[in-house]
Amino acid sequence: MPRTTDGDTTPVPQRLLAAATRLFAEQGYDRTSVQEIVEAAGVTKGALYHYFGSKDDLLHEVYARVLRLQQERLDTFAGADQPVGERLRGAAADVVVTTIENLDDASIFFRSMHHLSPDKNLQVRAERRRYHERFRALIEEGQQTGVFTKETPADLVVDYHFGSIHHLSTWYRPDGPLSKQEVADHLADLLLRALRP
Amino acid sequence: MPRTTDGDTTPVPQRLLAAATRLFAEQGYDRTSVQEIVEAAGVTKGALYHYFGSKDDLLHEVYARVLRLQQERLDTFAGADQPVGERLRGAAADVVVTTIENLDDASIFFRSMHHLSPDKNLQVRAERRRYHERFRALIEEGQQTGVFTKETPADLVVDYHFGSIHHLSTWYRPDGPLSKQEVADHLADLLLRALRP
DNA sequence: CCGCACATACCGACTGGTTAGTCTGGCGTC
DNA sequence: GACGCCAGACTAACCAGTCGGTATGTGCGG
Repeated sequence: MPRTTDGDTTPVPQRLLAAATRLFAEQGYDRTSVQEIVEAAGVTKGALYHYFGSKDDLLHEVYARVLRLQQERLDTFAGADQPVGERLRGAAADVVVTTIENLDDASIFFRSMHHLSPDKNLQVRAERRRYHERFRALIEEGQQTGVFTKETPADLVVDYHFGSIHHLSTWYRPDGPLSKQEVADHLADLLLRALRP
Repeated sequence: MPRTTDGDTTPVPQRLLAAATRLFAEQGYDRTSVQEIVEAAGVTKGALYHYFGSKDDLLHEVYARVLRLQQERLDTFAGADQPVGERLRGAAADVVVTTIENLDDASIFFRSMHHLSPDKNLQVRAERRRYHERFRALIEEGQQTGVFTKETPADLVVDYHFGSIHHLSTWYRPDGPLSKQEVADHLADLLLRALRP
């Protein structure tokens, strides 16, 4: 077994990732020094550069985790055996809930994209596009079957909805009047109402 | 007359602000050095620190300009002599157009807030809140007169709409298939349809 | 209408501090 | 004794902001 520092027995790479996620969300990528991260994780630079190639790598890992999670959940909802309206509502509400449950990840995602190295940025964008297209397909299906209005291009509707989701981290307060489920239902309602023919 | 550098006769402070805006939007606040800014503006550090107190000051100026402009335009639309539905549609579409016309400002706005010093951050937030409240008042007016549905809290509707606007800079491409006016009309439509009773 | 004092606008070398990433070495386990 | 795991001092680069200095313009007393 690798040496355990202090009482914390969770593996060092995960501790580093967790510390980095929190600090990046609180202060931003550039304002967070590698020194701060390793101190928060209770290790030293040697450990960090043993597991990760660079500070940039750490950021990329955060993105990869979020993307994997969201893609999986969307697949579940999109593939369900329900009318398209219900599938879209389910997916739209679920992405709100999981975003709120990982607000740190979300705020990093939308504030720090441009800090990724060009190739990693491209990779993330491609992954992201796949996600959007999946979501868009749901809307187009509804439009073609006449359940949703065709007045607005599906592309635009997707960007409209995800814009607001990306900004949840700016205004959602866990101690506010609305629970995450309530917010999710409201936002899904807004989307569905906007799509009514 | 103050010394003019090269052929550019626009005042130095404005040149600095323009250069800073572009660079902040392209690379982010932290990734942009003061040296880069002054080089892009064709002056030196002495000039920058003659007109601005700090790098932070420069960022604050960008915010102040945007806020002033948006507040003025909203006031115009909100105070028009029209039914509330038309006033809201006008305001909602206009903010999209002006945001697209100043995409650099917009991307700085939503990405670099946390780089402002705490007191300036507070100031900007307060100003921003006033703007949101103004917008919310329009929606509430429509809800009370029965033109809009009351199903979703007005607060949430405002955040929903502005979330998508803040993210225009991530997906809107001037060379894309839709003109800024078309995008604005579509987004205003989405909002109005979502508010239909 | 001259000349002196003062102000405004800017230059650019310099400083003190911070940072990402490297490297050597040592500890523990198989 | 080899190898994975990690410590921590070190380095080279960079950066915001400072400061003494210079050039141009402006007001005023004589």
